[in-house]
This record gives sequence, structure tokens and C-alpha cells, in this order.
Amino acid sequence: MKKKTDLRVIRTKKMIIEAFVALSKTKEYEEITIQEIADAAMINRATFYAHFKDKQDLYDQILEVSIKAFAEILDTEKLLSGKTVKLKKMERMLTKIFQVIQENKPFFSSISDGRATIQFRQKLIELLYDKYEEIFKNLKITENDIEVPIDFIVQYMTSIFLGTVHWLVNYENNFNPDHMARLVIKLVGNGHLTVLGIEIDRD
Amino acid sequence: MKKKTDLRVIRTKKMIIEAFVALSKTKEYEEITIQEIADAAMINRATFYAHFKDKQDLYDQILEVSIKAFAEILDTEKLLSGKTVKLKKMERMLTKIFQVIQENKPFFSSISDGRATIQFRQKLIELLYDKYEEIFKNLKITENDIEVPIDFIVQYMTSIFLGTVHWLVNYENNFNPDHMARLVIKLVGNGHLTVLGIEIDRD
DNA sequence: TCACATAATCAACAGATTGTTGTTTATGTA
DNA sequence: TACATAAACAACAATCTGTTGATTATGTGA
Repeated sequence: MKKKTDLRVIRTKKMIIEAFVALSKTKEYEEITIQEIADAAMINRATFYAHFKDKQDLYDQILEVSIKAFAEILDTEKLLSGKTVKLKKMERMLTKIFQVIQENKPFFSSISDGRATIQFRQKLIELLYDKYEEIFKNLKITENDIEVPIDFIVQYMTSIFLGTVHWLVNYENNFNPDHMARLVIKLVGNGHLTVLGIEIDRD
Repeated sequence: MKKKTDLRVIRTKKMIIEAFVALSKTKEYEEITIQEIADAAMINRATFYAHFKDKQDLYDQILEVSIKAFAEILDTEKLLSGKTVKLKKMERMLTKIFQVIQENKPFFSSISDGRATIQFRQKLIELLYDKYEEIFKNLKITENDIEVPIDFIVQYMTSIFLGTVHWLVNYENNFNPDHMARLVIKLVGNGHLTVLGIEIDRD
């Protein structure tokens, strides 16, 4: 099970991914040809096909990696204690996440285009669903006698997160991860959670 | 200036757009070829090029039309009276917008894919910027001595709107436009606006 | 109703791009 | 250093794009 991967394979894959990310900054996904990627990565076009099924496959694999970083952070702490949401923990988690994004700003900027958004969103939703369900499952939120489904809450919260990320990587700003986290917590914590009737623990 | 457009032109354009929207439901944007669009629209491929520069051009024009519907609604009412936001007006506007979306659900569903999202977002932001600026320009919002720029607020609010729309058209639900508007107003109005220190008029 | 401007069809074109294959060369590994 | 295998290379059919010139069909306005 522990066969070491050939150095050449690792090197080539790395170069392909870097080439693609670099190209993403200059042109749209659809405009990038395999030949261009191969040229930029300084490999033969056929070699590309030895590693990736097609352009979409390359894209998926890149996305997969970046999502994993988030998943690891999210798995570390429990946000819920009884029926109370731990805001401080939430803030810590957010700070870490914004840190990862900040450190890889050019990367996230290049992959957070239109194409990524929908897939990114979908993967994030899958990732966040359990977290949110944990918080909201015992809560019946109603609006004019119509129950507000968890689906909606998750979409809503994910949108906020995505919007924040989008702004962070695409606009000039001097916000550090810490400030971002605090700001989002302030908006979501003081705003939404109380509106939705969630108990809050600020320590 | 008032030359009437040839009926054939209108008919053909309509068929191309309808064909494209229909195809969007079965496959991804990149997978759709001009030939397929032409086949579905029952016109010659060359005719397509007589009306649209390329696939992207077609897409842009479709998006343009759908944005206009929103723009018209947004232009009707002033949201701000002095320093106070008129929630009721906001709710009326939102209701109308959700109505438009609801009525054209399959359409918005098919165009609100990853591709659209980023362009849709951009156009919405341009559209909403003035509205938001009107509300927030005289307000200095600070977080730990760092001023929160209008950019951020607009991104944040636009994200919420987009997320809501995304949920509305892509998930099974029995929410009518009225309920959607009320729910969003409740979340945004009671939550964010108060956090941001905006005065609110609920009538 | 009819002439005509113009829209749509059709066939054919070069140029790009894709994905694959068989052969040869280069190189990391043990 | 020998060998397994990764990468380079060249050539391939297949598909799609965008354009053009000639021909046919059809709305429109007189």
C-alpha cells in the first residue's frame, strides 16, 4: 500500500496545476487549451492526458484539495454545547479559514471564478450541512406558519461565507483574517442567530 | 429611428434563445455546440452567426434581459427616507422580484448555473450599488478601528440575495414570493441593519 | 397583389482543438 | 548500473468553429 510515487509524476502534476492556476489569472476557463497548459507547464500535451482525463478533471482535483483544507479546520471543534452556539469557537474556526484563504489569495482568487462558484458552493454545502444540522435540527423555525427548512438556512449561511471570501480575495483591503472573522461573527452572531432564536455563548 | 424589425428576425432570435435555455437544462454550457442550438431551434447554423457573435454573446444577451426586469422593479421606489430605511417598501420590492423569478423558475434555474453566477453577481452588484450607497454612504461602520467599506456591505447583501434566489429555484419548496420576502426582511432587517446601526421604519 | 429587400438555407472551407496511439528517448529508483 | 516506467514525439481521425459566396424563401410596404 505504501508504494512511493515516482518523483517525475509528482513534479509533472505540480507543474500542470501551477500552470493552470497561473493561466486562470489571465483568461477564462473555457479559453484555456490543453496545449497552452502543456506549454506553460513545459511538458508534452500527451503527458497531460497521462495525468488527467481532461480539463474538467484537472479542475476537480484542484478544487478537491482546497476543500480538504477547510474540512480539516471544521472537524476540529464542536460548535454546539447543549442548545447553545459557541461563538468564540466559531470565530476561531473562521479566523483559521480566512487565514488559509489569505495565505493562498492568488490561488483562491483564480479558482473562485464563475465556474468554481457553483461547485465550490456545492462542496461547501455538503461540508457545512452536518455542522448546521447539528445546530438547527432541534429547532423549528417558522415564518407565517411555514417551516423554514434547514436547506434554506444552509444556503443562506453558505452564501454569506462565499460572498465574504469573494470580497476578501477580489477586492483591495487591509483586513486580516482576525478582523474578517470578527466582522462576520458580529453580523451573523448578533443578527441572524438571535433572529432565528438560537442561544448564544460569547466566551 | 423607428424601423420595424423583420418578423423573421424576431422569430429566429426567439427560437434560438428558447432552444438554448432548453438545452441548458440537459447539459452544461461548454457541452452545448452551436450546431445543437441550431438543430433545436430548427435553423441553419450559419443563421445563428447572423444573430449572435458566438455562444457567449447569446448568453450575455439572455442575461441582460433578465437583469432588466430587476432593474425596473428597483427603480420604482426610494428605500431611504432621511436616515431611515423603509422596510415595508423593501419588502414590496423583494416580493415583486421573487415573483418574477418564481414565474420564470425554469428559466432562472437554467441560467443560474456556475457560469451565470459570477456574471449575474457582477451585474447585480452594479445594479444594487447605488441603492446601497444611498443607505450606507453617510454611515461610518467600523470594526476594531477598521472601517468596513461599502464594497463589503454590497457583496455581503448581494450574496444573501443570490443565495436566496439559488435556493428558491433549485430546491423543492412551497414558499411563495410573499413568504420569501418576509423571511429575508426578517433576517436582514432585524439582524443586519440593526447591527450596522441603521434606523428602521417598519411601516 | 406584387416587387424587392433581406433573411435564411446550403455547401464548402481552413484552422483549432481534442483525445488517442505506437514508437522512441530519458530518467528516477532500488 | 539495470530496468521499469514516465515523458517526448509525431501522426491520426474526429469534432467544432467561424466565415464566405451562391441560392432560395419570405415578410413588408407600395
